[in-house]
Formats: sequence, C-alpha cells, structure tokens
Amino acid sequence: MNGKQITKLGFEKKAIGLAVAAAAVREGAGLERGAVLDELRAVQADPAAYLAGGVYAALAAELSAQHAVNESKKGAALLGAPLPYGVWGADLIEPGARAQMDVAMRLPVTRAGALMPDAHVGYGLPIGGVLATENAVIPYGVGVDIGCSMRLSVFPIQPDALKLEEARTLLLKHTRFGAGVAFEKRERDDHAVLHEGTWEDQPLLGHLFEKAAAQIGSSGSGNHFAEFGTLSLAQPDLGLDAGNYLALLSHSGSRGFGAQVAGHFTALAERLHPHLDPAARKLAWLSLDSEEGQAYWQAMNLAGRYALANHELIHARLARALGVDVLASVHNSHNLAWKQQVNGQELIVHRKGATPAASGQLGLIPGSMADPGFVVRGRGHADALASASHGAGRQLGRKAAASTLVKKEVAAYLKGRGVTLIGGGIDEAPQAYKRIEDVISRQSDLVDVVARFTPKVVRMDSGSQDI
DNA sequence: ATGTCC
Repeated sequence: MNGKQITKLGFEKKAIGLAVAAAAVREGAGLERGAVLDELRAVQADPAAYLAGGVYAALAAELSAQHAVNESKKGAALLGAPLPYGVWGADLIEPGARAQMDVAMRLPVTRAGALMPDAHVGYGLPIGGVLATENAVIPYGVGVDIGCSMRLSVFPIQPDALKLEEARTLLLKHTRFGAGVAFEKRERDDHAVLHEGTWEDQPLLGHLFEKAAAQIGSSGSGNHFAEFGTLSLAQPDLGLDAGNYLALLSHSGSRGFGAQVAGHFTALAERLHPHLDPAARKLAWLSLDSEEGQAYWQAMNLAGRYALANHELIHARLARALGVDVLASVHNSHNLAWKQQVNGQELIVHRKGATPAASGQLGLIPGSMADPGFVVRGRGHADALASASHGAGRQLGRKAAASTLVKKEVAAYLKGRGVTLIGGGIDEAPQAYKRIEDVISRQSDLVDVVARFTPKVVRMDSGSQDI
C-alpha cells in the first residue's frame, strides 16, 4: 500500500502516514489489499468506534482531531458580506464604528442588528451597537462595564432650594469616585443583591464577592457621574405635574466586579474559538447550550443587578440626606444582553451603549457634564430592535480629547451653562462629545422626549487631568 | 470601563 492510494481515500496530513503504517500491519497479517482499504474506509466513516484500541487507534484519534478542527473552522467562518442593519444618524457616525458593526453583522451567530446615533469605536462591538444573535452571547457585545446604567430621582423640592454649597457637600459626602475606590468600612451600605445565593454558584463569583461588597454604592471613573440638576416637565407625566423639580441623575456600572467578569469570560470565549477570523476575535461568543455560556449569562445578570444596586444606594443616601421621599424615579441598563422576541423568534439582543426602548418603556439619555439629558419613552421600533442611543456619544477619543482640548475653553463652557464641576477629567469635557440635540433629533422615530434634565452640580472622578 | 492577570 502506498501514500497515493491512501490520499485517494481522502486522508490528509498526519493521517496519511498513520493510515499507511496501519495498512502495512494489516497486510503483514495476511489481509488482501481490498480488505485493508475497506477497513480504512470504515475507520474514516466512524473514527470514534476505533478510538479504544487496536491497530487503527492512532489513526482514529488523528481523524477525530481533524474533524473537530474542521467543524470549529466551519462554525467560525464569517459571512462573505454583512447582514443588512439599520443606522440612525449615519452623518454623526465615524467610519471605524461602521466597520466594526459590519464585522459583527458577519458572525455566523448574528441574525439582526442596528447602530444608534451616538455610535463610536469600542472593543469588539462598537459603543452604540445593538446585536441580535441566536443561542449565543458575546461578552464584548455587552462590554467591559456589564450592567452600566442610569438612574434618575425626582425630589419634592424646588430646584433653587438646594444651594450650590450644600449640593457640593452632599455629593462629596455621599458618593465615591475613582478606579479601585470603595466606601470606608464604617460607611459601607448593605443591599439585598449581596445576599443572593448566586454568589456561591460559581468559584469566580465567590472570589469576587468581597470586592463587590466593598465597592457597593460607589460610582467609579471615566464617564460615570452623579449630579444634581433641574428636571423640566412641559406636560404632566411620570406621575408628576408639569413644572420644574430638583432631581438627581447618576451614571454608574458594576465596578471592578463586572470588569473582572467581562475579562474572564471574553478570554474564555476567545480560547473556545481559536479559528475565529482575527477581525472578529473580540466578538468571540459563548453558546447558551454550553456550561460556559450559562455561567456568563448568570454572572452577567448578577453584575446587572449589582450595578442597579449601586445606583439605589447612591440615591437612597442622598434622598435621606435631603430628608425627603423620592417623588418619581426612572432607571435603565444600557450595557447588557436580553432575551427578546425578534420577528417571532427568541434572540439574544446585546446592547452595548444602547437604551432599551420598547413601546412605552422609559429610559434616560444623558448629554454631557454641561449639556441636558433626556427622559425618553420608547416607541418600540422593530428595525432598531427596540433601542435608542445611550447618550451623546464621543466625537473625540480619550487621548484625542486630552491632547486637543484646552482647560480654559472647557471651564468657559461650564461657566456659560452655570455648571459647577467636582473632579472631571478633560477627556470628559463637553467638547469631547457629540451635540446631544443632534443625537436626539436623529432618533425621533425611536423615542419620544418626556422631560429635560439640566445639570447644575456634577461630580465625576478626578482622572489624571482635572479641568 | 478597570487598580490594567483570575
């Protein structure tokens, strides 16, 4: 028996030599060439049946390995062209974000998608990207800050009744900002989310519990904020009369806990997809049929509840300090994946910096530290997968903002709008963001504006370069 | 986004 006959049977690479060697043994034992070829065909047809032992075991193992690689490559191949997807505010979106969305729309697990008008480049899926997949979840389709969210509390207080100095003092006393920060031990609050049994369901969660318990109620860094301002209702809504109210708006996420969950599972997804096209490496997914996919789903949802708990504590502390009950509140997550019916099929809808906007659903879309934010009500637009933007969106990256913006101009912008800033890096300057009015105007078919929030006293992380 | 390795 020679290599040519073996190759003709369809054996490849290392399997050729192993098949030749096994055939020589069988011919040596007196078998006719035709019978040996039949045996080789049988091994090829069902390698698993020959793995246990015998002359064909090594060949069967190699064939099984080759089969697994081929299946993996087949399952990881990108579509030749992106599936079509809706884009809102295309004139506001940089080409890089479109290119990232195009790659996401070529994943074999993708079924639908949309790009919101605040879109800009991120890791894997662009910020402002909405992606619907079938039976698969993409850790970087959710993002690093799992469960990043917004909360608004409206108080029974006239906006001018809270003096500037008192607002500053309250924010400094009751919020904590910065990477790695936590409340001092005696200041630490408790929350029901810390008493869930979920923490004991995975070693990773158990390991991260102490960090989560230490950081609960804190706000983090980057674009996270807590701010007092004026909520203006032109018409009665949210259970409130029309008018102006003192309100608190916060943007916070799942802190170190969520970041570690995201890092762990995206690395795991990448390892499980070694044959994924390098262009889509950061979009590696986990099947919801797999143990890993179920573990991510559980951890992601816990991080989502934890992030909302952070907001609840921030708002509870400040409401208590003000000595009032909250009149009305709105909250929404904008970095998360949800099970959602899309064209009659249950899909996994990832929103990475996108506000859920089902028909009638309330949401919050902030502008910047010195620009208005909006309470919106979703219109449930099917092509947008019932979503809207999560903010104004960056028009300058962090580095570009730090190198091009001038402190003096940022200070003038704040002064012109009567905004007092505590902390705040220059990379978060209003000039680093798109104009919120433009972004809102591009999505009038996705949401209706319910109310306007005008920031007055804003606290953010100091970052490396204060304004 | 996060003390940049779970």
